[in-house]
Amino acid sequence: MNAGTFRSWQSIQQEVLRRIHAREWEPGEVIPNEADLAREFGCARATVNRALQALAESGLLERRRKAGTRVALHPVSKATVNVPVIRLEIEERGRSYGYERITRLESAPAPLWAAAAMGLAAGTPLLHVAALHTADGAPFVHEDRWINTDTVPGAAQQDFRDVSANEWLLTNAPYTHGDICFAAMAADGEPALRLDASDGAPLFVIERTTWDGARAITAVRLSYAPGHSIRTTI
Amino acid sequence: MNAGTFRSWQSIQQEVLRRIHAREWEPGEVIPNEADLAREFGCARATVNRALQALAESGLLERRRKAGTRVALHPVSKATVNVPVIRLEIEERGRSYGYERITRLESAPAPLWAAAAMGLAAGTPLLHVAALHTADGAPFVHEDRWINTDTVPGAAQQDFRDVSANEWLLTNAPYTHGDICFAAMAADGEPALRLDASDGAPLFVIERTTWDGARAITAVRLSYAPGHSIRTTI
DNA sequence: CAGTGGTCTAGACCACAGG
DNA sequence: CTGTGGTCTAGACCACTGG
Repeated sequence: MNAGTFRSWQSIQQEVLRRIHAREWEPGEVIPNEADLAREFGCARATVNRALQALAESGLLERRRKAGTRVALHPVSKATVNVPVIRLEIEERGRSYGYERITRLESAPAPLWAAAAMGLAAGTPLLHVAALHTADGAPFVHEDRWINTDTVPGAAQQDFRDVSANEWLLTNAPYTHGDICFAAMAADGEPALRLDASDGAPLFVIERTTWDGARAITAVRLSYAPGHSIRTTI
Repeated sequence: MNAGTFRSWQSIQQEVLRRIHAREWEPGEVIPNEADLAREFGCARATVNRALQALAESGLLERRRKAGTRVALHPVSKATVNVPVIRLEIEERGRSYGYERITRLESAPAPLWAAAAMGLAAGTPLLHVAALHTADGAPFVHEDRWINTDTVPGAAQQDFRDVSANEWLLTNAPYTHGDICFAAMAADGEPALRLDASDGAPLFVIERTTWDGARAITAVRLSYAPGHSIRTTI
């Protein structure tokens, strides 16, 4: 009866969503297999497959060979947080971007958090760059960065005075994978000073480490100005 | 020459990654079109398409009809944060889960943040539930939840004494979409008390609103115990 | 063992947007 | 207008895993 009504994988996805939401297919229940759905919808199995794979990726369906496809009992919402270059993050909000390098040390002993994140011994000498990114002149985020020049020799030639390490590394040191950590920390020391935050004020902090295979490229702690939040949809 | 070497879309994805990483295809550069790559790799175009679409979704490639596929100049790292049911979040860490309902009010005026998130007037009467989730007996996260019983009538019958609103709603009030916000806030009032956090301590906070179409289901503020962080990979 | 999803193929048509 | 990606199809084989 539905034959011909659902032609694109998106429309099939919509219909599946409708059935889940209308409780025609209940949480935990096995839904018909791909071949049956394809027949019902009057389309090829590959089209159904595309729709169901997308829903499985979003966590709403769970699929296993032979066991079939079931509606997830506890749909894990997967929030995708975009972490762009800071300059673009600011410009996309229609604010004017500013950058100021604070310090650059050719070789400084890595602090515990950076060393641990990069899998190095604490105190390993690394290239260190501290900088402040501003939006409409106001402090936006403080960048505390540690770079492994063994992995990225080119970084030693950069002074990061005009182009931030954030931006330079992203286009010049492609990474294979990375770790990222979101946390809340009390404002303290130089970041607090630069961000005009009173000592102990809660700051939103992102720590990120990127790798080229098994070799760490860089570790960075981004301390955002008070009140900053990250929004997305699920 | 490569014909026959790359047969699965994953292996093609790997090869494309290798070329990007090895700078054979530089940032901003247009790469060969799908038909050419399919010929080079000795596979069907659909297989190449699958590999390139996956890479585009991850932000490493940018694709436009007619314009072709290019290596992203500023690869936006997309971190996917899984937000599971709190009970599972704790149990997956191998810790024992505990739950305690603190208060339940049939009808309380919505605070500003909740009302704004749900698109209602401040002070709109809503069902309010406050609860504490514990891990190995220690406070883990404080749940401050506001439920729109117009949208979810069934919630009015629940006392949320044994099953948390978090869990009950996820399986009983499927949502079409939601907003989520990560922030850092100073510990204050009841959450601070329940979490054994000193006043003003930085807390990691997640605010989430879920919708059934245009109707708000619930808004929740999750205040995590001091030191909590969210980790993922990119 | 057999049913289910995962994937590949060869070919086709279409939608979009660059030139 | 034309090249490029986006998608659909019908059929096939395979990989995994539940029973």
